[in-house]
Amino acid sequence: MRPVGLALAVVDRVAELQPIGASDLARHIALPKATVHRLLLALESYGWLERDAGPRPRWSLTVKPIGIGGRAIERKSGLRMAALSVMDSLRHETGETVHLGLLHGDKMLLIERIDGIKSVGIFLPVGTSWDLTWSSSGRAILANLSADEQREFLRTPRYRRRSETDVIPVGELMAELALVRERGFAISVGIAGANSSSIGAAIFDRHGAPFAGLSLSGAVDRLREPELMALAPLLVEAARRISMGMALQV
Amino acid sequence: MRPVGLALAVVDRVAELQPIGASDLARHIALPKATVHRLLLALESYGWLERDAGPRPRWSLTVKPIGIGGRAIERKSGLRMAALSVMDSLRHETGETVHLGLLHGDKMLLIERIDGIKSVGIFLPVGTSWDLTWSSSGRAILANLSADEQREFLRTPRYRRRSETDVIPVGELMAELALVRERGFAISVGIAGANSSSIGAAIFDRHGAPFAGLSLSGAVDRLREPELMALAPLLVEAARRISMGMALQV
DNA sequence: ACCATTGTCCCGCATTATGGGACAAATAGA
DNA sequence: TCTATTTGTCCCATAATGCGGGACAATGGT
Repeated sequence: MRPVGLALAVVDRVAELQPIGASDLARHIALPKATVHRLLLALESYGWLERDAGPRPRWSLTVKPIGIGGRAIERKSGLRMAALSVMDSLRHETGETVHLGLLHGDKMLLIERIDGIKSVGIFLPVGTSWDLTWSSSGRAILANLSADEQREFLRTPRYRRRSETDVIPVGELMAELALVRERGFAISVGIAGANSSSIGAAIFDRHGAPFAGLSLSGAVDRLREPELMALAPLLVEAARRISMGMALQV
Repeated sequence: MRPVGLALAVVDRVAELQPIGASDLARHIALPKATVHRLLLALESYGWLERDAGPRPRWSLTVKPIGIGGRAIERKSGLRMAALSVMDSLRHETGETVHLGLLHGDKMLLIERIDGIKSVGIFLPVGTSWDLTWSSSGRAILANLSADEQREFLRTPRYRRRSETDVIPVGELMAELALVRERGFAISVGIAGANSSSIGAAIFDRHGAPFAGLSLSGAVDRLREPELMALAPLLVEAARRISMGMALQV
């Protein structure tokens, strides 16, 4: 099934680099130009890719993967359904924006967002993903992994970055994670340069493994540590209710 | 590139029917069991599909397409970026939920949602798609297509359904579309049995062709025709601003 | 005006997908 | 409980198809 693998690799890279030309793309995935070209034409004929008109076409994704991704979320494990009403209550109780993310390999994937009453100014698009340590809910998941899994993650410096260049020492991160685990939530004040703060908690499957995260986010000048701490009980309770709802399903 | 086409067909159908067994799936896409089985294994190895453990595995999508779809939206035509701030203003002015949809073939695809201050209770997931006539923004697009394109759509009864069974007579729909075009917006009170009402307007590319739609939605007991009419100027102005923003790009 | 780069296509070779069929295991039915 | 049906998995000979080097013209940067 080699062509399938190559085609999917092309889709993946085009998603990342679009709009991109054929030769450039061929260089990125280290394949002969002719092969990439053939794959692009095939993917176009199946409605997954499109190119702008012109002598040097640039390729982009069509909306097809969006629809497919949407359906994937919908039927996936029932998490979204189980979480929605809880998320809505939470946003009404707190006025802040609620995010629901899914653990996906070594990333956190944003599945659903319910906007707060109070404005934040930034709206993360569903489908965004980022490193686990970057978000409060990601660190809440990290803190609740088994010791082995945790060590596995922390081994690579990639997963210990606070920003592009700033790597967190293992000891410091371990200490924070221990605290997070004990409290049941993680906080971020003014994360990653953006002017938003957040507090996150993990959601567990029926075997007790963390697989998703729930977070509350708001403008950093409104939410400093004391305010975040005050929100914690509501958030933790909401995450617990979602975990319970998931456990009841099939 | 036959295997690629088959693999994508499998992904598409699995998204629709998940969780589904191999034999069942083979019947749906009219392919030999052996072929489908091989494709499933391949797609699993590339991380696009997964199966639950057990003697009769059921296949589902992984979150991979979600991430890809998300990136597709992000870089796609800049629509989302151009629309966000306008959508945010709109929700603060009106308190209602704002939806941004993209015309995709004969469907409307939900790209972004900003939740209103007032509760609706239902949250359409990004990635949902539906027939053009079902949503107010879809009908706003329909109304602004060229006469030829419009005739093309209305020829098939599929696109004239108010519900599963209720088909709108061509004359009636044409009359409504003419009115929508003149006013610049379409309204739906209590659409499709759900308890929400909405008002929608079209967004145009720089050639003047409608390619996306903006809508305001709220609970039907709060938004009847008079209230919707009162919201119209704000919505139409917002859609116009997004169209202008798009025209300035590139 | 030059020249490196790009998009596109061709074609002989060899790799690879194909799908009927066989089998065991699991479910549905009685 | 026993039987009939369906399901998941695998094998294999045959035919089909993807492969990628290379050639060419069009393009655009300098």
